[in-house]
Amino acid sequence: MSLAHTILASLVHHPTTGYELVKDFNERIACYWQASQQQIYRELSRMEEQGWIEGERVIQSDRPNKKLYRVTELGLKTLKDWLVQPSNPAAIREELLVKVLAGYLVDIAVIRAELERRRNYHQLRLEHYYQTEQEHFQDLDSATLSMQFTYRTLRRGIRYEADWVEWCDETLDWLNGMDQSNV
Amino acid sequence: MSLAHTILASLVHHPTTGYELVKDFNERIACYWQASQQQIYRELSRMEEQGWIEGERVIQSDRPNKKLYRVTELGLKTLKDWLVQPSNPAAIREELLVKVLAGYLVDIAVIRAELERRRNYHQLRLEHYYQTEQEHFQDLDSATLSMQFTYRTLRRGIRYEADWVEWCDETLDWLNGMDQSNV
DNA sequence: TGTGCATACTCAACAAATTTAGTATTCAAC
DNA sequence: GTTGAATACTAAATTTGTTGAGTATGCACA
Repeated sequence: MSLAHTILASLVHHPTTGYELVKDFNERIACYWQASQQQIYRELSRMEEQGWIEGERVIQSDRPNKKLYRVTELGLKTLKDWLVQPSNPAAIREELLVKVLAGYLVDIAVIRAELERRRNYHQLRLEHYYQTEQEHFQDLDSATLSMQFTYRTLRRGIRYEADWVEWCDETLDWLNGMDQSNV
Repeated sequence: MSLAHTILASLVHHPTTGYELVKDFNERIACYWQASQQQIYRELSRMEEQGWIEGERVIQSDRPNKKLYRVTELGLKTLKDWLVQPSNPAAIREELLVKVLAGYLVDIAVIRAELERRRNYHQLRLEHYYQTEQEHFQDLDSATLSMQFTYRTLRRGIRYEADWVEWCDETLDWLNGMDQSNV
């Protein structure tokens, strides 16, 4: 049920539409929670049914109409009750690592290519996060409490991506070393 | 379908029983793939139906009988075909980060306690991985190729846990700093 | 002799996530 | 005047994952 709580956490400090939420999930929230467009819209419907959020239809002339959601009193209470409960670490299901485990069964070039692809992916995300840091978190001392907490989640994203890049590098180095000894 | 492939990758270098696989998943594989006992047994049945693995009943006198699984030719082909296909990064769904994002809504002590709990969890896992490293990966140069690839996955686990501990520490430091400025 | 523990495995209801395929509106560019 | 892109949202089958409750054997210990 945590997707609902993640949406609450996002909506509570910035009421918005499903469409914008999807973008937020892709850009800002992706470093700790991923959800598809379909999941988000479905969850919003459920949450409205339960009275955690309220949607207000906004008529637009220049674009399709939209529905602006904001958190209700009940929703805020639900979020706070959830916040004080202990939570467990996320389950990891990383295909790349399974492929490395069984990497000895295929041509090394296959694994190398995958590692390079992954390295680039994480490098790109890392750069994106650094840019966000520069743009929105320059002056932390004068930032709101909410912003400071948000920055902590960005730090997690930065560390996570940087760590991946480093692991890819060390693994690629090892692969290259192997190649040398086979020449 | 990647649980099946993870099981294949594990079985292919060491035929074993469902029971042992569950333990392997908890100890060795957990750093990149988590699955429950029920999932593993269900998946083994499906894989046997599909002819990817074969189970042989082993009668035991001192313990309940068991079923020893090993990968078939078809299973090996399935695994290799999967290995050469590109894979995407795992989806992250980390409740703790959502709680940090909305941390400003509750008492700081709540967040601090959660961070400390998480730090301890990752510290423990890290120590467990270091122990595994000492016990099984002392002399890498003379290790089999399979072992060297396995070591690369352990390195990922080590980095991952160490990175989490560091993030928890930096976040706790920040929290403590906040407390000071409020005194 | 009965209590707990490790081994070894099964079933089923339920919840969540993925995949695939849409509808519909407006604007801008060709 | 039609194509493509961005906005804004919907529907549903299928696959995965979670939760909870079982069954059954043999050993050690008290």
